[in-house]
Amino acid sequence: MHPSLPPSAATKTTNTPLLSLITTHILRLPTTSTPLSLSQSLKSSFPSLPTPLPCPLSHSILKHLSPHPSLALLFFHSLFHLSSPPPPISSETFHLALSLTAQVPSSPRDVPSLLSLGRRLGIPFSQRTLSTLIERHVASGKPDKAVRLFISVHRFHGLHQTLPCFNALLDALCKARQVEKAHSLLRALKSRFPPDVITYNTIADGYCRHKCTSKALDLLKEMVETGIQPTKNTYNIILNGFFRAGQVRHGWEFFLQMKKRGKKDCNFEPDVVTYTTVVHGLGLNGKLDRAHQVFAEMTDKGCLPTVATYNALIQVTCKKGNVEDAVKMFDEMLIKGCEANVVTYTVLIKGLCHAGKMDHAMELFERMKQAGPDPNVQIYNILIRHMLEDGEIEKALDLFNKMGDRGACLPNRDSYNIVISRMFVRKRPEDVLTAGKMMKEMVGRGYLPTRFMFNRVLNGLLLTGNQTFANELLRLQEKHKRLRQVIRL
DNA sequence: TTAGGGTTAG
Repeated sequence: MHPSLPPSAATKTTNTPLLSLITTHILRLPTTSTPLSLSQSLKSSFPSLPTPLPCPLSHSILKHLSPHPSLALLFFHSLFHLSSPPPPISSETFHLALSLTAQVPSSPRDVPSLLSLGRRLGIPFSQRTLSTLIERHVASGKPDKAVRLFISVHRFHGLHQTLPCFNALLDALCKARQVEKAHSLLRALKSRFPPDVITYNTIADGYCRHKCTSKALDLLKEMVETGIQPTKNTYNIILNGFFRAGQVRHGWEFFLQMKKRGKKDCNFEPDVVTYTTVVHGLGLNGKLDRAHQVFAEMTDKGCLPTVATYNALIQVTCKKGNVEDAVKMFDEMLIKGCEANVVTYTVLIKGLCHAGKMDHAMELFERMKQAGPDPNVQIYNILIRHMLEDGEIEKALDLFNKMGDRGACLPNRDSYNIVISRMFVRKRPEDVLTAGKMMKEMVGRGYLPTRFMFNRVLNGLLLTGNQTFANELLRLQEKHKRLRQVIRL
């Protein structure tokens, strides 16, 4: 049995009915499913499912499930049980699966076995494979592994490193707050990979994210001395660096200079990214009026705001001004034909919740479900958190339970933490039981609670006479090796 | 399939 589609889902163009039905089905499977059992369950629930599954459909399903890597991979591996011979797997789908595999370190189907599967599928180890692995290694806190892979990739995979790939490695390191490591790597490998403007911009941006604008400026100087001309990106990176570091005056003067010199040299001419940076930077630093002036100025000059510009303005208005004004801007952007995206809804819903206007936030949420982008897990988390803070526990639990209903929006680790930690404020035995059930579910889905949270739930269950359930959680703890490691830390 | 602006978070 599978759930029927709510009518609103059918009106969305992004969700084809089959895609929505299949992802919903997968999201509701028991956490003990295997690739084989998943394929059998799909076959029996969808007897008319085309076999082999068409490439674009399997890719869309995988992409939809990607916020839940374990489940997504379960689906990917089930493809090999669904039909014989196995379905065609595109390079794109393969690399998505590879990226997901690298996100689930405890996955028994780890990266090397996926790489050999790739070879069997005729997908060679390419620059893309290298970038995917580098990005995932760095994102999962293993920067040294990424560097080692880059250095030894020719020896082990017969692939020559290119400057774009070197730049991608540096970028991944910078985004993972390893800018110093990136900079020393650049110094060490300078002769092998002569840096270009992108290399310098990447590291400069890394320093700016760290609020080290002076180091970014030093790098800019070094770059010019080496004979590499800065681009517009370079200036926008530095400009953003000033605002991020709270150097509003420097940022403002830099912006004025860009406008002045831009009359002669178009490399300095502010573009929509420049204006968005200034609007956001001024607003966050409490200069809301000036942010609005700059916004007006850009339109006067014929520079059209994008959805990011409106998002910046809406966010700073929510944070430093009046939510009602932010709502007006939201309406204005829609009238001007600029489509709101998931970021727009996130900042505005958050702003409304923060101002205590829960009803209005829910209205916007409903509107989003009907006519906007699919709500993501962060939006659910914001709404649930505020409902719980308002003491609307039943409402919050109701929304939480609806999360898996349509499309891939299962609760993530944050969602569980938000709800479980609030199950102790009313001091009701049934709340403790709910917390226990949620913790069981979260562990089954591959999210590890902190030791503090685990013990809190365990003690709660013991104190309310749920000895059996407490024992079950302890057995679960034994079963999950990684969970055990975390809890004993 | 290399770099810049907008989100999630107390």
